Amino acid sequence: MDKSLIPEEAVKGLIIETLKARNIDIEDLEIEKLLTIAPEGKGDYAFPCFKLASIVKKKPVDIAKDLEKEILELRKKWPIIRNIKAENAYLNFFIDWDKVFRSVLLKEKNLPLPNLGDGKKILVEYSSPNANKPMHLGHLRNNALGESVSRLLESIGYKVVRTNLLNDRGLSVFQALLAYMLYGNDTTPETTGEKPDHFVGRFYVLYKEKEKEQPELEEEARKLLKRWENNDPQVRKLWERFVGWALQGFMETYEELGIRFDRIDYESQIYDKGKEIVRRAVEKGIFQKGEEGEIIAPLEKHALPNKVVLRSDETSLYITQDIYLAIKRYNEEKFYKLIYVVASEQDLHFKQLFTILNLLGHEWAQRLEHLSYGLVLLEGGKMKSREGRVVDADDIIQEMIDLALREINKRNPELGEKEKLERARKIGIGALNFYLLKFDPRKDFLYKPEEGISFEGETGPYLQYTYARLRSIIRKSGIDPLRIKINGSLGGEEEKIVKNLWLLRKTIIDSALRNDPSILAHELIHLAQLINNYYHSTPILKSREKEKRLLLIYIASNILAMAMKLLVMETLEEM
RNA sequence: GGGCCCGUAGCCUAGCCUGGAUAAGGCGUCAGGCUUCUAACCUGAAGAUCCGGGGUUCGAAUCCCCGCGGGCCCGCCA
Repeated sequence: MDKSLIPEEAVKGLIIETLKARNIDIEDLEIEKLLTIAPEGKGDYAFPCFKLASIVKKKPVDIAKDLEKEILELRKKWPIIRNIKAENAYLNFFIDWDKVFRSVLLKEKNLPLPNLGDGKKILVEYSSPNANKPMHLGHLRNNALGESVSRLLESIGYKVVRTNLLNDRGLSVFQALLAYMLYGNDTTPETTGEKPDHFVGRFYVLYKEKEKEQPELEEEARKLLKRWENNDPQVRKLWERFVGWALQGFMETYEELGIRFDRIDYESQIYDKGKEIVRRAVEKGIFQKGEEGEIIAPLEKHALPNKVVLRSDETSLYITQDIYLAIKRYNEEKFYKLIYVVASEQDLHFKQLFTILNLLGHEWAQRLEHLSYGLVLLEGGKMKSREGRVVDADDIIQEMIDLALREINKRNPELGEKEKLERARKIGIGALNFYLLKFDPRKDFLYKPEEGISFEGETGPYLQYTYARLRSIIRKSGIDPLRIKINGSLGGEEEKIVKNLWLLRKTIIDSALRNDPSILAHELIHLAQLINNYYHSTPILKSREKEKRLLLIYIASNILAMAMKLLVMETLEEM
């Protein structure tokens, strides 16, 4: 795309040229950093002159005033810059948004995003449930984050491999399996009609209950695990079926949420594999043997606590497996980046893992990232599945859909059942995912079940409603927006919308590069507020400027839909 | 004992990375708006010791230090 048509590029170019004419030496990158959004009413972009003060040795206010004349002269080369005004220590730039609308948005019928990724491959590991029980609320936050970050990265040109690490081999899996063997009576999810992961989870809960009266069951479960490790065909066969149910159940939930994985790594296939790597590292002197024969990665030089990477009985630890898996993934995928979406309680673990991989000499270890997110808390503290203090993921999803259905029945009781359900699903899940994404990922959040998740205010349905209203107006016009030929220019409010549509571009880039969908979530609310205000105060169908306005809201609706998709939300034509 | 994260109106949050022009939204409260493109909406009002104290700076919600409060973690759990 022609760079002179991109507002930020034009402003930057103009500043550079002006400064060059004055022999002021400042790096291009520095200018880009300094450039900010001007406050309401003062312009569009603002360039603060404080930094220049130390170079030119004048007061910032005077510099701004000084540069104003010159910059106005040079402006002609950048026709999308309408005006420049010096105010206080700022140079405020006014953009011709009408021109941006015509020459950029109108061509694409959407917001053009830059191809920053250039097809580079990024693995995003997320969700990663345990196969002994259904997912809970924490997984829903994880799923939403992982999927949204994946979509954001794709939107700016990266190739994303959505990766799930299934823990299908921990002791708890065998505890559930043991309960099934003892009390299952050959039932299956099909015979009981349960969702398969819930069927599995029920036996895990049953095990925990029985264990209280029969502590010897724990030893039984360990024996079962041992038999599995020794490839006992009977156990293996049963286990495969059992874990398959769990996975099948997860897949149903993923489908409901609109997510799918490109790659699944199974712990059962790798849990034992890291030992050779550890042994070689000991030979090279990277790792050391401890007093009991355990292997330690010395990390104190890197300001981290040392980490045991192999037990004294030579069995693997979680970190052993993670070291192996990272290397395996790199060898297979040659990824540019690997992003682990894992809760903040594992911050230290990942710091240690990344440092260890660095010590092992893998240059790509520097491009490993941990998207650490805060815990989902319930009143009274952390969720603990062992204590039954969890909110089941499928329950929440269903609850959201039911709430949406109730609203639909209030508003549109005449709709067919199928249509109602379809809308309820989109709205319920949209509300849920938006809620999970709108907070800074780092922050813990307290979930209050009795308050539920709202459909009003800063919510997913608010965005969906805005979209539906726009689509409804377009539908009622009977005009195909693609056939409209624009004449006349946009008004002030309309230019403001174009401006904010355009600013979404940088927001999406920031969200993607910072692994933080909440940035986009907030900006999208702001945009929807402007749009709602616009169609409330401005008649469209009854206006002489109908066609121009239709075109604007058509493009706005496309951009809204695109952005909502990045937040794992679907759109509705009617609400 | 040590490390990491968080602390902004009654409540939930944005802004902090990269210091700069009146601290921005939502919920709730109060006052308005459906014979006019869908009221899951819109307009207006009230509501803030930016946890406390120092420091750096022309300038601090933002950077640094010391406290206080909350969460998470710390060599053979995952």
